[in-house]
Amino acid sequence: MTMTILDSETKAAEHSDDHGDELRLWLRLLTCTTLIEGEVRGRLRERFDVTLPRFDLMAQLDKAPDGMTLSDVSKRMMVSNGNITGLVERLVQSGHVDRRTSNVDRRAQVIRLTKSGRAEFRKMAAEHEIWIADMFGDLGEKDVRELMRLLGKTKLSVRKAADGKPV
Amino acid sequence: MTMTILDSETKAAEHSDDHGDELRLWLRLLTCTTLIEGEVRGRLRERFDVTLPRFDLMAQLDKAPDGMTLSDVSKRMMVSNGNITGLVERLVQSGHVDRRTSNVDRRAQVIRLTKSGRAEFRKMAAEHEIWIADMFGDLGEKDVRELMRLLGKTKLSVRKAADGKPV
DNA sequence: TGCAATTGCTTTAGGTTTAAACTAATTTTG
DNA sequence: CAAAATTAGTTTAAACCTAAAGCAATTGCA
Repeated sequence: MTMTILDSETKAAEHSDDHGDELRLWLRLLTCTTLIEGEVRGRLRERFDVTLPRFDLMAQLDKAPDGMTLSDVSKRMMVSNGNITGLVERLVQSGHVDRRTSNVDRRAQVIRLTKSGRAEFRKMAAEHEIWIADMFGDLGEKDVRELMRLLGKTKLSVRKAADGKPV
Repeated sequence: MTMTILDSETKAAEHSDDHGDELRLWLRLLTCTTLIEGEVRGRLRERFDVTLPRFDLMAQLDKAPDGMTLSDVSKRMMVSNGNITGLVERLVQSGHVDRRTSNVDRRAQVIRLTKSGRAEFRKMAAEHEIWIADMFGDLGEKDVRELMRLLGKTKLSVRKAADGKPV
């Protein structure tokens, strides 16, 4: 029947089997992230002699004055828990982070920024924010809003695809 | 004079000193990339027992039938050259990549996919492309186009800021 | 031509990252 | 309550990654 042909053509137009566009989009997304990340990494090292993972972990802790468990950090930063163990260990060594066993759950370690750790982070964060604004400097307010919206949509789409993975 | 006040207010509206929006945008961009990357990494391991860096390197070589030097790869993948040395070494060991010294420049190493390396990559790439399309599945054609455009603009903006860094 | 600068790659040292196996504490459940 | 399942974190092994130093080959230029 003609209907069959029409259907397949319509479908092809709506949802093509050519996935090249999405692949190119992914590569471009990755390029942007890699560029920014590399730039931030380099500046953090030059200006403050600190690594990006250390900065990221301190950023999480700065937002949690009452401390977080390693699991919390692990989820927020989307990295493995074994990774956090080592990272925290080095930050405790350098005096940026305080670590103690939770009172309510003896498995859990609660970590916080030390006073000096917090002070140091705030200085870095202030510059960091300017770097980021500068890198997005050519985007207008409308661009920023629109990117934000589209990336929000992307985030949901990816999570959906990731959850439904075992199909 | 009144003009002064107006100017400063106008400027504030056009280019605010509040850089929070750009920071949030950066974090969202990073989240999207991390989510997709983690998902791809996991699937590559589960389905093909291959790491993401290996896959990425093979993807570069697949696009260059005549081979590339390590420097080419390093630039394309935006990673350090020392990193590539080790990665290539492992891929040569496993028989996926062929490596020989350039005829025209005895410093340079030219690497290519082996026949079996190419065959294996093609299989992985076909699935990979579907995964990516699936993850962006909730975005319409228009969304994809618009994201592509905005990320292109972002890329240029970041490069500009990175080049002008030593100011 | 000759030599300084550059380029291509490797090596080194140290940190980051993952996945998987493991211990210990807590929670769930029959 | 006791066994089973879950959760928090550590450890291990291997790979990845960077920055910096270094070596060898090539290029630029006076």
